[in-house]
Amino acid sequence: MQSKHITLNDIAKRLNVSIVTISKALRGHPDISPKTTQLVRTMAEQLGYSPNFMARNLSAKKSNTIGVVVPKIAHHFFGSIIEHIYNYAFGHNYEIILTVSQESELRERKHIQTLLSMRVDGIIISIAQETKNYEIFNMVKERGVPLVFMDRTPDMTDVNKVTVNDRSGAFKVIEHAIKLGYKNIGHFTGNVNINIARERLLGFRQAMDKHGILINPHWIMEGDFAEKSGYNSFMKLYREKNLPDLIFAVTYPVALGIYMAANEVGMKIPDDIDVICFGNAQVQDFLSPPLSCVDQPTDEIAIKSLQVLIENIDNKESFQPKQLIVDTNLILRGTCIKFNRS
Amino acid sequence: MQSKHITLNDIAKRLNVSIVTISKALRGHPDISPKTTQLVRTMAEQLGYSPNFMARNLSAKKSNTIGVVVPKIAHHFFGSIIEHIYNYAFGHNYEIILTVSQESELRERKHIQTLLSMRVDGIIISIAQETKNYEIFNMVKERGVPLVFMDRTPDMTDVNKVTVNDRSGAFKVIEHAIKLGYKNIGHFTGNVNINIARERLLGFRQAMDKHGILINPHWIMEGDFAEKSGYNSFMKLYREKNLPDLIFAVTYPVALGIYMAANEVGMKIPDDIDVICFGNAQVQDFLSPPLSCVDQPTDEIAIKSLQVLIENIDNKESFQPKQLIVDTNLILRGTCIKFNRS
DNA sequence: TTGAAAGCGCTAACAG
DNA sequence: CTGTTAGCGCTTTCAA
Repeated sequence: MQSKHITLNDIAKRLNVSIVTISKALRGHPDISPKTTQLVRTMAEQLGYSPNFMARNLSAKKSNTIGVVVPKIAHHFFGSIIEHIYNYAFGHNYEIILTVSQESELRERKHIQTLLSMRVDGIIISIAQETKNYEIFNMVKERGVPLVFMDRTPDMTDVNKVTVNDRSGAFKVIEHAIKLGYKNIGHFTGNVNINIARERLLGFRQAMDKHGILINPHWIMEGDFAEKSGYNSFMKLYREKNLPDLIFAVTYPVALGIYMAANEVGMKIPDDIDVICFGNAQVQDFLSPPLSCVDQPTDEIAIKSLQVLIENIDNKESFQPKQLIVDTNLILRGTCIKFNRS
Repeated sequence: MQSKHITLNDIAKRLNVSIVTISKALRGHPDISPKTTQLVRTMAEQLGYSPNFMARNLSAKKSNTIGVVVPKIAHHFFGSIIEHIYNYAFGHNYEIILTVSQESELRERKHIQTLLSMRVDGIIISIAQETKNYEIFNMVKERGVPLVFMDRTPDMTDVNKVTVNDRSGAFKVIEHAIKLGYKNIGHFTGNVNINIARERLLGFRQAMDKHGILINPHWIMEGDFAEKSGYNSFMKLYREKNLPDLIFAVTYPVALGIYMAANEVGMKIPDDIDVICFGNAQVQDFLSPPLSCVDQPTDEIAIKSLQVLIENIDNKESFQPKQLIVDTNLILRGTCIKFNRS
């Protein structure tokens, strides 16, 4: 059985009018009389007509489609952002083509190629951990396809960026901890190839410096953004009998890894070791103890990214690249709320 | 600045050959001499040619694109499934167009329309809680577009379905609990409009019946699949001072709601009240106590759905609808592992 | 081995 | 108000 899609022509024949009339009527063009329009519409409805997107876009030169590239999807942060993107786009008559790089530079590049092939009107991307080569992004720019970098951005100027104020977020946490009385603070950072890791580390340093606390370099553990990284870093320090009083984790999964490790070696959070992290997820409320964190407003990130992109799309000639920064807030739950060490 | 995409024509002009030659060369058609092919390819590369997907599909009548409709995305179960779908599709040269219904029947219908408009080669769908009207699905069938229902399926015959063995999964949990010594078992079910809720309830009943335990109808709480539902149901029973010893939650979020409520009223899990749920999420390991559950293999669900769909696409004439059922396994962690009531 | 012609389904420009 | 013509970028005959 071949797929049998109804075309304008099918409707036209039934009604004994031209294809153009149908096309116009369906799009509510003022050329067509209300009566004809009505007639056409009911017939289209009856036949179950669905416009051929490919054909339409081929002639219209606009796809009303936005491409999105994210590194991961089954993670609260991105999952939530994506959900907001879909919602906003839906309300603004854009379709979303979502692609997932799985943190691979190669896939990322392929996906961008695909999106260009699909002639999306614009692209929102959060780059993979691996990504070091920015050539492809320049290529997109040269093609004249508007691009917005979201959260994870490359070191490029003259591009649209929507980022979280990672530095000040990290600064806020650490300053809060210091005021509580913490001095021995460690930081499990991520892949420093990525701006967010660098920025959070910087915020950490600044807060420590400001309050004249020396940073113990052994407590700055490099890793990535996943559970395992937190687990491993913790275990390493534990084996060396060299744990700080408080660990600031670069992401929520890293903090989970710490929970797991601490649990395994029988250390109690927050009494034996305290933890706080960057990144919020609903489930943190249900951990024991509930995990405090720096909240990144995913809705704002999503919506701002889309707004900038659409603005850029609607206004290609005169548009100037924008760099937006959204603020974080500290959410205190059951960790990092009291300094209770001897 | 207009988007300036390179076309076959651009390459043709540079090389002083016809468009057709370019088209064939790029696709490795045997018509073209290796020399020309090579020439064309390097030029295409150099110019940064990216084939116009719309144009290609318009003539080719196949889009190599699969549409997916899910109710939610920022939830572990669907997030994980989607990730697997993307991975598998990527390896099989299909693009995925993902849409999210947000549990709304209206959106679901609109998304399906859009996917049809995009002339996707096939659709995988997990229906929304609300969805009662199946007309649209028949429409898809009539259009000759292969369709696979995944996990949340409608009551239709002669369609492709890939589901979890919800009934046996629920049965397994309850039987396990009974063997532990539990008798006072409640079930927080979901929207019974949805097959998975009905099936899990059925499994629950069957296990109870088999072991001759009377079911207390007050302990069967209807709700939906979200945190709040679990919270509310718990609170209701708590206020009535009518809690069972063990609650079997229809989903993992519902169980989270129970955790929250129990916490709030100062009841300890698993000692004062025990919980187990359907659905696994990595984070359950980190709860206190770690939440036991029935694991649904998301990878298998995703891959099987895609396999059935692709088979159906490749084989429209002779294809017979398939109903696949994947099995669950019980994962025991810190709940429902011991009966400790007086 | 190459290319000319026709057409996929639709829209935009122009004419009647 | 309605229709004719041309073309979007590509692929598929079919002829040279």
